[in-house]
Amino acid sequence: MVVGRDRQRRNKWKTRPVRQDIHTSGIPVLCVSCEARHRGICGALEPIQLVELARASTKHVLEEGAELIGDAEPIDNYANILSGVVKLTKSLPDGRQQIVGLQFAPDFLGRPFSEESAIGVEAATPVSLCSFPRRTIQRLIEATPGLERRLLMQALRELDEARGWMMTVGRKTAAEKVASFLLLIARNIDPTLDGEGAPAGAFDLPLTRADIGDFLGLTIETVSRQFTRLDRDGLISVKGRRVEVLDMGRLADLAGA
Amino acid sequence: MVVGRDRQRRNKWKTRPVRQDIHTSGIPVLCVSCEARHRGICGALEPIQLVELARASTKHVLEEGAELIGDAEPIDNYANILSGVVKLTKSLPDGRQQIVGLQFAPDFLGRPFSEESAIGVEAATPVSLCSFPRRTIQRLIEATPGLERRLLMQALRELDEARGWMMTVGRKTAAEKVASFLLLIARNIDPTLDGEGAPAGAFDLPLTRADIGDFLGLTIETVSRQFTRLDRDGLISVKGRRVEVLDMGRLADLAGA
DNA sequence: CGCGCGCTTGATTTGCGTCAATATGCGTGG
DNA sequence: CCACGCATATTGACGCAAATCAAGCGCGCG
Repeated sequence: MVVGRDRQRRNKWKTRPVRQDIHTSGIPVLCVSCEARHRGICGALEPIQLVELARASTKHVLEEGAELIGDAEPIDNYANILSGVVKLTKSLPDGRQQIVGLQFAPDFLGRPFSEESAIGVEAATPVSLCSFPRRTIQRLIEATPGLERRLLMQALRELDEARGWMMTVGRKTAAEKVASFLLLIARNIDPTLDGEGAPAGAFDLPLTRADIGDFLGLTIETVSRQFTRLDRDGLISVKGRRVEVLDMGRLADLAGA
Repeated sequence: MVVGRDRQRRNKWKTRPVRQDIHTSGIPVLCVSCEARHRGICGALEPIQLVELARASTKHVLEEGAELIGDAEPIDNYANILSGVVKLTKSLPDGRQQIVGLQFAPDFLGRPFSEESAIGVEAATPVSLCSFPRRTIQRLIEATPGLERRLLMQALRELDEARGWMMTVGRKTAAEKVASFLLLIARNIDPTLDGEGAPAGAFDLPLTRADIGDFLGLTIETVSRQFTRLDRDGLISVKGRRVEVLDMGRLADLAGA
C-alpha cells in the first residue's frame, strides 16, 4: 500500500504500464549497491516503497567511538549499517561493562515499538549508516507484512547469537573465549573462510583489547596473554590489531562446538 | 469490576443478540481462563481464529526433567506454556552446560520459520502446555499481522533478557549473580513484589542448585555458599528450595542496577 | 534398612584478576 | 627530524574469588 501523496506518480504508472521499467530503473541510486537491499530489511520492500524510504533517508558517517543512541542520533531515527562494526553495551553503575552484541552490515539498528532498553550503541570502528525517521519505517511496517517478518527474523538471529555468547561467556575458559571471538570476526570478515583446511586469512580486529575483554568477560591482560599464547602455539600470528589465522582447524577446535 | 462491565454490556447487546452470543460464548472452554489470551500470543486472535486454534490444540502435562524438543514433542508442534518453568539450554561436547533462558506462562514455545537452533528445551518443573501443530499457527500468522507482531514482541523481550543475563554472567560476582537470580524468580512468582520496602514474600525455587549454577555460570558449591551467606546476612531465609526474601531493598541493591 | 540424590560445608588448588613496569606505536609541535 | 605525551599492548609478580576435591548430612524410596 502506497501513501496518497504520490498522486503524480500513480498517474505515471498508469501511463507507463510496463512494470518492468519501474522495477529496473526505479531503484534509488542510494540503494543500488546496498547490501540491505539483499540480505537486510529493505529486501522486503517493493521498488516503490524503496523509493519512499530512500527519499526519507540520509547517509551518515560516524567516527570510531561515536555513540549513536540518545546522543548524536536521537531515538526517533532508525538505520541500516552500510559498513563498519557497531557494539551494543550494558554497564553497571560502578563502571563494569559488558558488550552484549556486535552488529555488522547490513543489520538494522534500532528497536521497533519501544524505546531502546537501556543499552548503549556505539561505533566500534568508523561506521556508515543509512538512517531514516521512525515514522517512515513504522508506516512501511503497517503496509508490508514482509518487513515485519524480516525484523522478526533478525530478532531471532540476534537472539540465537546472544544465547551462543551466553554459553561462551558463562562456561568457556579464557583460551576458548578468545578463540571463539577470533572465529566470529574471521567468519564475518571473510565468510568463505569456513572450509576445513582452508588457507585462512589475515584481517584487522575491529575491536580494541578492552572491547574484546568487555565482550568476553575478561580483562585486557588476559586477552593479551591468550593472544600471545595462540601466537606462540602457531594457531595465529598477531601483531597489534593485525591477525592472521594460520590454523583454522585447531582454532575452531579450541573454540569448542 | 469485570463483572460489572459485563453486566452493562449484556444489556446493550440485547439489540444484537446473535452476534454477541457468538462473541461471549464463542471463546473455547480451553481458553477462557488462559493467560495466553491476555498477555500471550492468543491475544492477537479474533474469537473465530481462537476457535480454530483451540480445535487444533491439545493440553499436555510434562513432568520435571522432560525434554520437549526432538523428543516427546516433535518439532512440528508449537505450544503456549500454561504453567511451570521451562529452561533453554546449550551444552558443550564435554558436558559443560549453560542455561540460556527461562520461560514462564504464558510464553510461546518454539521457533517460527526455522528449526530450533541446537538449543535444548526442558521442563524445569512440572509444566502444562497448550500445544498445536506448526501448520495451524503458520496459517494463522499469514492471516493475522497482529500475531506476527506478538511474536516479534516476545522475541525482542527475550533478546533483552538474554542481554541482561549476558551482563550478569560476564561481569558480576557470584554474590551479585545469585542475588540477581533470586530477584528474577521473586518477581516472576509475585510481580507485585517490586515495591521499595515491600513486605517481601516466600516461594519455592523452580530450579535445583545445579540448574542455578548452569544459569549463572557457577558451580553448585558456589551457589550453595552464596545462599548461606545471604541467609547469614539476613537478606533472605533459605531452607532447601524454600526461600523467603527478608530484605528486598538490600537484595536488589546487591544485584546491581 | 541402606542406597541414591540433592544440598551443605570445609580444605586445597588454580585460573584469572589486580597491580605494576615496560614497550609500541602515533600524532603534535618544537 | 627528533622529542614528547598519550593511548593501547605486552609482560611479570602476586593475590584472591571461585573451582575442585572431599566429607558428611537429611530425606525420600525401593
